[in-house]
Amino acid sequence: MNADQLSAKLSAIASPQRMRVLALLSGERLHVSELARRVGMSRALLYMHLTKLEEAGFVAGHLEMSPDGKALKYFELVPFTLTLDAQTLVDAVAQTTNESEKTDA
Amino acid sequence: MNADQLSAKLSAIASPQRMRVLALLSGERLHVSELARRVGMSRALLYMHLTKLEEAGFVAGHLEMSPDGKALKYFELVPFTLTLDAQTLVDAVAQTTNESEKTDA
DNA sequence: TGCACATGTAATACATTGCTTACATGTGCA
DNA sequence: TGCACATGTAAGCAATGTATTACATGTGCA
Repeated sequence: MNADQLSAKLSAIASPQRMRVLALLSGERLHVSELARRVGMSRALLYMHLTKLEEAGFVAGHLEMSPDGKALKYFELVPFTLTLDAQTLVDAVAQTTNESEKTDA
Repeated sequence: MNADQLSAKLSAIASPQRMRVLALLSGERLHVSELARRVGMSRALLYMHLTKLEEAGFVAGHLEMSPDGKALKYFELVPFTLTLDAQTLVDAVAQTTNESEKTDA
C-alpha cells in the first residue's frame, strides 16, 4: 500500500462522525434510513459518509427487498485491522516515490 | 482515547506530505530548514505540517545552538504504534458519548 | 388518492485545510 | 554594511470537506 492509498484509508476513518457510523455497524447490519436515525444525521449527509467509507473499503452496502416489498440498502462492516508505526509509513512512502519502477508488486 | 483525540491523531498522519516528513525523520534528526530542502516544500508550509504533527504527538521539536552560533530547531520522531480495528473505534466512540460521566479515566 | 417510508442525487452554503508570498528578527562573517 | 542562513508568523487565496434543503422516484396500504 502506497502513501496515497494509506492516506485515503486513514482520512476515511479519521472523522468522529464516521467513527460513530462504524461503531454502530460493528454491532449490527443496518439499512441507511435506520442508520440515519440511530446516528442522528440527515440521510443525505450520511450518504456522503457511507460513500467515503465504502470507497475506503471499511463498509459494504447492498440493496435488499424487505418482506413488505420495500427496497432497503443494508450496510455492514468489513472486518479490518490496521497497524500504524514509523516503519509502515517509511514503506508506504518508499512505494510511492518508486511508483515508476514497479516490477511485480 | 476518545473519538476526537483519535480523529486528531489519524488526521495528522493521514496526509502523504506529512507521511514523507515522518518517514524522513524516522531515519535522522533534522532541523526545519534542512528538512524543508529534503522534502521539497516551503518552510512556511512545512511549519504548518510540523505543528500538526507535534500537536498530535508524532514529533517533538526543540531549539538548539549550532557550534557557529545559529539557532536550529531540530525535530525528531516520537516512537509510536497505533492499532486500528472495529473494537478500537467502538471504545473511542463509547468514551466520547460518556464524556459527562468520567469518573477516573 | 394520499400518506408513510424507503433510495438517490443536485444545488447551495459554510467551514476547514493546504499552500504561497511576504515580512520581521537574529547571528556570523567577508 | 551587506550577504547568507536560520526561526517564526501573518495575510490572502484556492481547494476540499462537511452539512442543509429540496426534489424525483418507487412501494405498500388505508
